[in-house]
Amino acid sequence: MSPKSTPYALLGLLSIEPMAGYDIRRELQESLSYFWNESYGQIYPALKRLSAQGLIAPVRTHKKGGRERQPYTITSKGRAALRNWLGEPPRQTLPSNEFLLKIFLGRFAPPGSCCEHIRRHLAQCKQLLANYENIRKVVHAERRGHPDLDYWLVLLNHGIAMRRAEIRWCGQALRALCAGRKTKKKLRRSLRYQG
Amino acid sequence: MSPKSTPYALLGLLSIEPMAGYDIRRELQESLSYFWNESYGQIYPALKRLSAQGLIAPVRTHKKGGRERQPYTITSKGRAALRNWLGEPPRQTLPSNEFLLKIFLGRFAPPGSCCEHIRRHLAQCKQLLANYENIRKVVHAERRGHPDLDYWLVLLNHGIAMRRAEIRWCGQALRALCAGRKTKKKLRRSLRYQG
DNA sequence: GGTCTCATGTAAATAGTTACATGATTAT
DNA sequence: ATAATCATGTAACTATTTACATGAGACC
Repeated sequence: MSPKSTPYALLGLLSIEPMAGYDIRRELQESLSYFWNESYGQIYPALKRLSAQGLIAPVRTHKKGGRERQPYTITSKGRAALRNWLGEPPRQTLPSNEFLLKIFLGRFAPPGSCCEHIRRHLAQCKQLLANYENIRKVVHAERRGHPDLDYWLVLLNHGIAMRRAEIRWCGQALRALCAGRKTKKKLRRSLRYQG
Repeated sequence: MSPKSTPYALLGLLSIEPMAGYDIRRELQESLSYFWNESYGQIYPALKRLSAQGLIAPVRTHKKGGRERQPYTITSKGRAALRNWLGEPPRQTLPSNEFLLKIFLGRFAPPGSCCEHIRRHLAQCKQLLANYENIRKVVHAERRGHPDLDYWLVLLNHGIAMRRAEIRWCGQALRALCAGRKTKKKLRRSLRYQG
C-alpha cells in the first residue's frame, strides 16, 4: 500500500461524523474490520498530521463530566481531498492468506491438521455470516433513511456473499481432502445451515 | 503478521522442489499470488537466514553454460520446522480492502466513480475467473498423479468460488447503486469513435 | 559494441503492530 | 481504596516495498 490510504480512511470516517481516535478504533474493530483496520499506532499520529495539514480540525467539546477526548471533524479542504482520492481507481491488495497457504502445503502437514484448519475455518465463516446477517437486520431497522444506507447494505451483502461461498467451498474441500472422517450424510447435516 | 510466516512460505516452496530466489519470486507472482506474495527484498535475506539456521541448504549446480543462480533445497530439520508450523492454526489476516473502503464511502465520491470502480472490479473478477479455470484445466491435464494435486485443485476451487460470488455481487451492487447505466453505456459508445 | 534480460542482492523508505506510559474516570 | 476501563499517545520493533547496484550471459 504505497501511497498510503490510512489518512483517507480516517477522512472518510470523520466525514460520516466527528470522532476521536478512540472512537475510530472502536468503529473499525467492531463494525468495519471486514474491510479495514488501523491500530492506535497509526490513528493518533495520522490525526495529528491531518490536523496540521488543515484537512481535519479538532472540535471544541462542552462536556465537563465526561472523560477527556478530542474529536475531530473534517474540513472542506479535507472533503475535497477525500473526494479526489475516492475518484481514483482503488489499488488492489496483494493478499497473504495464511490459511490458504497451509492448505496449499497440506501434503507436508501433520496428518489431519489440514482438515482441522478447514473445519475451524468453516466454523468461523458461519459465525461471521450470522454476524453480518444480524447487522444487516439492525442497519435496516435502525438506519432507515440514512444517506449512507444503500452503500452499507451493498457492503454487507458482499460479506454475506463471500462467507456463503466460502462455507460451500469448505464442504467441497472437506469431501475432497478429508474422506473417512465423517459419512457424507453427517457432513451434509453439519453443513445444512447454508446450502 | 507478527510471528512471521515468510520463512515458512519459503520452506514450503522449497519442499515442493529446490529453487533459487528468482524462481521463487516468479512462482509466487505467476501462480500463487492469489494467496501469497513476497518481494525480492524479503526473499533473498530470508533465504540467507534459513540457510544459516540449517533449515535449507544451497544446492551444487553442475551447469556451466547457464547463468549463475543458487537453488536451495529444504533440509530434514527444515521439513520438521515446516511441519510443525503447518500444524498450528493459521492466524487470520486483517484485510485492508481499498475497493470496499471506497464503496463504503461512496456517498462522498464524485458522481459515477463508485459505479466505475464496481464495473472495473467486475471485469477484473471475470478475467481472474477465466484464468483460474484455465489453470485448473492445465493442472488437471499435466499434473495427473502429482502428490499435491488434490490440494492444488481445492485451492483453485476456492479462487473460482470467490470470483463467481463476487461477480454475482457486482451485478447486485450495480443494480442497487448505479441506475442510469444505459446513459453511461451510450456515452462510452460515443467515445469509442475517437479511439 | 550496445542493449536487453537474468539473477542476486541491499539501502532506504514506508507501513503497521505491540507494548507500554500516563493520567483521568468509573465501578465496587 | 482498589481495580477496571477510558483515552491519548509514543517508542521500539517487525514487516514489506521500492528502487537501485552489480555483473554476467544472450541477442543482434
